[in-house]
Amino acid sequence: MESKQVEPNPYAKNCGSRQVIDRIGDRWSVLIVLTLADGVKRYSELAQRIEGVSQKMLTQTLRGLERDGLVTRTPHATVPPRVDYALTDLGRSLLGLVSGLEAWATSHLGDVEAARARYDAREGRHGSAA
Amino acid sequence: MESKQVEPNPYAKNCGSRQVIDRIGDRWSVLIVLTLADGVKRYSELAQRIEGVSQKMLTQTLRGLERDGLVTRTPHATVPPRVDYALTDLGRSLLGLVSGLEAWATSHLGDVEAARARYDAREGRHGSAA
DNA sequence: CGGTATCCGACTAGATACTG
DNA sequence: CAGTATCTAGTCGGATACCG
Repeated sequence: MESKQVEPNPYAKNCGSRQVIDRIGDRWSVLIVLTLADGVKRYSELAQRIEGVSQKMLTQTLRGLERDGLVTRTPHATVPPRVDYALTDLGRSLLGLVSGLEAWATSHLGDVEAARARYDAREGRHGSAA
Repeated sequence: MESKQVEPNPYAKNCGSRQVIDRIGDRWSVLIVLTLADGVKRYSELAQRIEGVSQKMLTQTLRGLERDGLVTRTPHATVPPRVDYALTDLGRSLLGLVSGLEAWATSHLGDVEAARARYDAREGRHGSAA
C-alpha cells in the first residue's frame, strides 16, 4: 500500500487536525478538562463547578470528550445513580496546554481589556462626531 | 455582584478571562495567528493560505484580533490598495501556546481518530440495530 | 485589492418537561 | 442523580452585491 501519509495540516479544510483544534477550542471542553485536572469528578460536581453551563451542553461536551478519548465515563449502578468522569492519558497529555491557556488568559486579561477599550474609543471618531 | 477585583477565574461566567479563552478557542483566530507567525502578511495572502475561510469571517476575525490587541492592521494608501497584518507583542506572547496547540493536534490526531472510531463502533450496539 | 452591508439558511445552545 | 427529548430563539457563517 502506497498511500502516502501527508503531514497533518490545519490550514487544509479537510484535515482532521482542524477538528481536533475545534474540540480544544470549545469553550466548555477547556473548562471541563481543567476541572478534571485534580482528579475524578461526578456529573453534578462538574455542573456545579462550571458556572453557566446548561445540562445539555455539559452532557454534550462530555460525550464529545469521551468520544475523542480525552475523558472516561464511569456509571455506577447505585441508587441514587452516580457517574464519574476522569481524564484519560490522552486527556492528561493535553493538560499542560490547557492550563497554559488558562494562565495566559488570566495574566493577559488586563492587556486585552485595555486594547479593547482603546479600540472601542477609536470607533467614535470616524471623521465625524457620533 | 462584586465590584472588588477578585482574581480572574474562568469558571465564573462573568469573568473576562472566559472571553479571552473564547477568542483563543475561535477556529479562525488560531489559524490566523499561526499564519502570521512568520511575519507580516497582506489580506489576500491570509485569504489564500487559510483554506475555507470566507471573506466575511476573515475580516471579522481579523477585526476581533485587532480589537483584542493581538494583531496590527496597516493600510497603505497605494493603488491598488494593500493592507498588512502582523502580530503585536501580545500576539507573539500567544504564539508558543497556539503552536503548542497545533503540535498537539498534529501529533495526537491519530489517537483521537482511533478513539472516535472505537466510540462510534460502540454506538451500533445499543440493543437495537440502527 | 480590500473591504462593507444585507439577506437568509443552518446550526447552536438554552429552557423545559419527562425518564431510568 | 444523571441524563434524554423537544421546541425555539438567537447566533453564526456563507453568498451576493456593491463601494473606496
